[in-house]
Amino acid sequence: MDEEFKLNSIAAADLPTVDALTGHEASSKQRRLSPAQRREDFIRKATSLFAEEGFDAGTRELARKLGVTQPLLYRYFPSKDDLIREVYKRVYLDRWQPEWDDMLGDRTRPIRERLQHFYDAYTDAIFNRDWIRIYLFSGLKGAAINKWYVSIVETRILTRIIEEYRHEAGLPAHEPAPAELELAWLLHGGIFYYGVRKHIYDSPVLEQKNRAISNALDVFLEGISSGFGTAVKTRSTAIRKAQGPDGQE
Amino acid sequence: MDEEFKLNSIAAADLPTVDALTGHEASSKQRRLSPAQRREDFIRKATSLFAEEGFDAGTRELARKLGVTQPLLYRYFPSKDDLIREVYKRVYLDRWQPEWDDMLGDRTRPIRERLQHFYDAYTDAIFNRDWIRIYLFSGLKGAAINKWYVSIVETRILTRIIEEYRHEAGLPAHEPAPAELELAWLLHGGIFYYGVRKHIYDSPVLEQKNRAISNALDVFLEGISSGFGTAVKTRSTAIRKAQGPDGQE
DNA sequence: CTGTTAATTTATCGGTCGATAAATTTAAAT
DNA sequence: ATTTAAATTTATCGACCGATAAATTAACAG
Repeated sequence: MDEEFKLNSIAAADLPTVDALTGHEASSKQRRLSPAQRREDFIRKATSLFAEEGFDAGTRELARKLGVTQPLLYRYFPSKDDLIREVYKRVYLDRWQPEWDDMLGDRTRPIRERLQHFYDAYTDAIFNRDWIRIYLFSGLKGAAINKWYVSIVETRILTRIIEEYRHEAGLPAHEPAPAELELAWLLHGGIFYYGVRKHIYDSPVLEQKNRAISNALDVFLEGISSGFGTAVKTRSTAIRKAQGPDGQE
Repeated sequence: MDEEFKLNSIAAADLPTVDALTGHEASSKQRRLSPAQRREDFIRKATSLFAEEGFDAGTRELARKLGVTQPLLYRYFPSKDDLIREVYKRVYLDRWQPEWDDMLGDRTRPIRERLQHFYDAYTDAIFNRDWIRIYLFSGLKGAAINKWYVSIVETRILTRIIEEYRHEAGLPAHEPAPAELELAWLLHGGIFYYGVRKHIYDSPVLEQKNRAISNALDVFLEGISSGFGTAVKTRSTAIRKAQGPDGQE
């Protein structure tokens, strides 16, 4: 529970290459692999297997996909749960690109351009079957790393978007109000749902992802421009002063 | 695969009451129930169990929650899959309220009011742990009814929203363009994700759901008003004429 | 070529799964 | 009170699960 997570910094760089650690060419007919390479294969195949069938998928099926026997898994991972944790790290931590942070904060470019650039890159990284399915499966399992990631999205992406928007619009800087965060979630969730529809529901989506993002940004930026400093802000502050009588649930 | 689904019309009304079909008061210490009541209990408990643990949850645990033994399940359902199908129907079909169709199309009221009314009611119905989790679990399983439901959302809600918006804005009526549908999905998905964050990720959300919806509608309606007939439409038709060179994936 | 180390396999354990058959018990009808 | 029908339980099957121990075999060092 009190685990700590750390976003990819150089993690992806020090992954062992087939050649690097085995010392010989990666002939496809090797019967035995270096421990590092075998471990890597386990994690990779486990990611795609768990993505397809959920974390209840069997260790025997995983071994079969690797062309090895099931007990071999336990030479590399103490338990199936440990393997799952490694898959989590690979999916959640290693795919985060450090440059994303800079992209949103680069004030030499207009915010519209920054947002488009960021969401193009971000969705390039996470809009694939494996990532989205692992993300949802782990979310449904209540995995700690999932909740952690949601908080990262909020602080590293959504809060940043609000800050940058407020700066560009000439509004005073301050901690994002809950209602502002909620609007940023509306954009982010709406974009994310594009990936869910495409990769989970196998539903037809607007073919060009960048067009969908572009239109989403147009609507969002235009929409908040006529209400961010007035309707939303005054509402949210009014809400904080007196919990509205129309609350529910 | 070629199953047919039908949204709730009177389905919920003819559910047997304890008193109605057993013929005696629902004393809590009954050892045997009428078949209809026992079957109902199985479906209800299965819904909450599968919602929590996924469809891999055991039939023995389900029976234990009902205070009966596991083989009894098979007197009421030929297989576990049949039970799951009943749960699907209960979640997907019975919770749909026929009046939702009217709400969106009631042109005596302004569209802003209709949308708020609809999404307040719609999210009242589906924003609960059981519904959202069953929805996501079945989606990840690739259940046919999930894909069917997505298409229903598109035709009964999103297409309607676009039609009504175009009418209110004095725009000519026509089949929604893919880019228009995508924008409607942005709104819908963004609102839906509020429920996911609250009920799946257990993440803090803006307390007042209706405020979140209201702000979302403000941004959406304001945002599309300055681009629906121009940017989006010309873009989408331009796209159809010549597949843009900047497409990807 | 021989010996040593470790990657991999074989064999197996206890537990749980969905499902079936047969015995039992409850409740209503006569 | 006795009979009858059906709701429920007991017992069990074969398959699969995660995990462990011991035997095997491939790869490398000398």
